[in-house]
Amino acid sequence: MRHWIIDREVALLPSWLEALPQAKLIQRDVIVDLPRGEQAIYWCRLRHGETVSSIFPPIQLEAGQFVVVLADEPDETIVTESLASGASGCCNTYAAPDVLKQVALVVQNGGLWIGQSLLQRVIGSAAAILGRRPQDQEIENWSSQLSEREAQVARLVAVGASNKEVARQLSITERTVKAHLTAVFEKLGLRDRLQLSLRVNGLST
Amino acid sequence: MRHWIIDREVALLPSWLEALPQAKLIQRDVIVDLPRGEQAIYWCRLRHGETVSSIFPPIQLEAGQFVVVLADEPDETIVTESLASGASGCCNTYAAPDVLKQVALVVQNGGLWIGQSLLQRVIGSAAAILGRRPQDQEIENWSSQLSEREAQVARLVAVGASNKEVARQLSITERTVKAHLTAVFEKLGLRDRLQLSLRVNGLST
DNA sequence: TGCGGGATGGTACTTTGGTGCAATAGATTG
DNA sequence: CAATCTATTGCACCAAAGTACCATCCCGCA
Repeated sequence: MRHWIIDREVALLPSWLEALPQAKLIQRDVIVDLPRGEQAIYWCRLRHGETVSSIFPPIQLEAGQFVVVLADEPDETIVTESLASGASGCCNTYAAPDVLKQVALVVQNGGLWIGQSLLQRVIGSAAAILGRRPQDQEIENWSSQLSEREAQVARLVAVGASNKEVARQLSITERTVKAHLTAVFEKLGLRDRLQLSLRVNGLST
Repeated sequence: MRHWIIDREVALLPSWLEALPQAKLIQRDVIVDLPRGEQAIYWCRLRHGETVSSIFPPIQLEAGQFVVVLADEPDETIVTESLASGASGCCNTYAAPDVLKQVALVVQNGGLWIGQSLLQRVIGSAAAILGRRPQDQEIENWSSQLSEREAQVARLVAVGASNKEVARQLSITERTVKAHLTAVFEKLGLRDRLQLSLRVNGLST
């Protein structure tokens, strides 16, 4: 999976380099075409005042190619615009390296990444229709009981990563991943990674 | 897990008996209280013209006790009413035994059961907001590629059931469950049961 | 009537997931 | 400072998941 960072100016943030060491920069204003022929994620930076449509015209992506919008000031409008344009996700430009790694993993597996807080607002209406308690307790709840590291592991497992993959992502041993998972299962009263996934994704109590 | 069927008349359907052989009947018009002290699912039948609120006043349920509405003529209103009243699900009175078994499994694990087609309508607006292709291709797609038996296994696995549990539910060997799963993974291009769960639950491509 | 696919399952095997016990190290806190 | 918590990892072990190969039975269809 190759990573391209597309920015109006030549300015790679340290967090990007840490998360995606092998990423290459494409410096341009408006995207007219993209490198082809291989699996890739195109990280498109959206600076203050820029709109998705202004820098990101409709482009045909090949299978295994995905676009993620890095917004300096993310909001609901940008999220919906991004998705409508065919992007696989939208997150904060200044997100931590670990978050960016998670985004990459989710996206390259065909998922959508919208970010917890943004997602809450976007699907708020659906939650209301379903008559469920608000997302604040529902979705956030699980992570509040965990340490930061445990939550990171839980998130990765929840989107389908194997222990080996989680270990590589977080630069730790597979044994450590297992240790964290055991702690997570214990704290949340779960049986295995599948139930964890359902819990994290809001599909069970 | 004990099963109580609550109906205005004394008329157990054959499909109920097949799905829940040990179920007991409670014959009454309006529910005023429920047997206490053990884990149970209360299946409340809603006949033509009856509304949820008319037979199902607000009742405090204990932990491990769940209510499922069996609607003769299910629609969106009944679904939302049921959930608002604290029920864990709503399905067709005349659903097949296998479906009822699945409902029981989902519900007793703390899940909500709403049924594919009803769920589609209820969360339709959210899908629109998210700018995704309609649920018809998105969610149904996976099952269309599978045989009926394979789809049953997939559904149970997707809500967190182990191979052993699936085997018991469908009255087959654990070995056969594995055989079906291998076929499912092959047909859908998946790696393991977690990815299957994400696929079935519409959380990945 | 033979062929293919689905459902079922037996034996055996490899891989992955998860636990128990124990150790080290840093950070925090009373 | 001692106690506690978190992160990290090793080693051993067991259980669950998944695969490979094969067999039987049934059913629809050319």
